[in-house]
Amino acid sequence: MKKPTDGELEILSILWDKGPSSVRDVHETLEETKGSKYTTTLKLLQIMHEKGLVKRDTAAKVHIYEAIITKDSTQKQLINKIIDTVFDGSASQLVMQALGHHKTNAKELEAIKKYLDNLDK
Amino acid sequence: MKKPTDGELEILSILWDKGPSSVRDVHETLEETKGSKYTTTLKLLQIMHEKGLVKRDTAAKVHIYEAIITKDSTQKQLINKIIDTVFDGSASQLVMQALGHHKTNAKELEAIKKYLDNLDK
DNA sequence: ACAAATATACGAAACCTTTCGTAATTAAAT
DNA sequence: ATTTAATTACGAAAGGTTTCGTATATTTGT
Repeated sequence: MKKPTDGELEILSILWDKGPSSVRDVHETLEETKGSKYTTTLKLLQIMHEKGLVKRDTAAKVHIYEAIITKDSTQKQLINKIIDTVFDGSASQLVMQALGHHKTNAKELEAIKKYLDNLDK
Repeated sequence: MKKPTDGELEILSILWDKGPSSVRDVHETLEETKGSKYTTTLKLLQIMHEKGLVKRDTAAKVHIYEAIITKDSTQKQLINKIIDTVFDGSASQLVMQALGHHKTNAKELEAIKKYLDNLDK
């Protein structure tokens, strides 16, 4: 499966967050951050539909779009890609880079440690 | 700074690994994995030079290219991007996803734990 | 019933990335 | 010197993404 484009990712992100949404719903979120026009959002969603990234319900006049590919699988896909290309295939290198840079609070660190301990067993 | 394209990333990866290299050097590595033609690699390097991603030494007939942007900063850039778009801004979510999926061996896990412990202090 | 507002469909332009063929240049070999 | 080989320069095509204007259809309000 090919990696979604940046534009598609932005829309998927909104759909994962808000669940099934109309074009207008998606657009209003997108407008704030990007200032793009309504028909641009519409077109993007239509193309994503053609590609099988989203499904849509056309029963009513206002079509409702919903993500088909999951957030989880997309996360994995993107992570694997960058691990392969810029982290020499090493997940731990990526982990350390992520923790070193992004400020991670104590609570989050604890969660990660707990997670690591459970992985051992 | 705009994110390097996939093709550019492949080349940067080679340059980071091998250091300053001729077009032929880069191409021979690329050829194995992609089967692309020599002039394609050349053109890509020329474009990357225009963009300021690499510098080149044209003193000799054979030009030598070298990465300008660092592996570290590129790693950070890519990680931040996907943390923002598909991990709700949470680095720890990314970490867990990375560890859960990619098979990480015991040695790597130990390294991560040690790293985490040092972060605390 | 009509006008206004809202929605989708669609085509095309603008832009970017990638690919590669051809020409021009330079170096090496004979 | 001349030919052969290797290199760079360059243009253009192919393919993909993103943008948006216009046309068409549908709904809502009066």
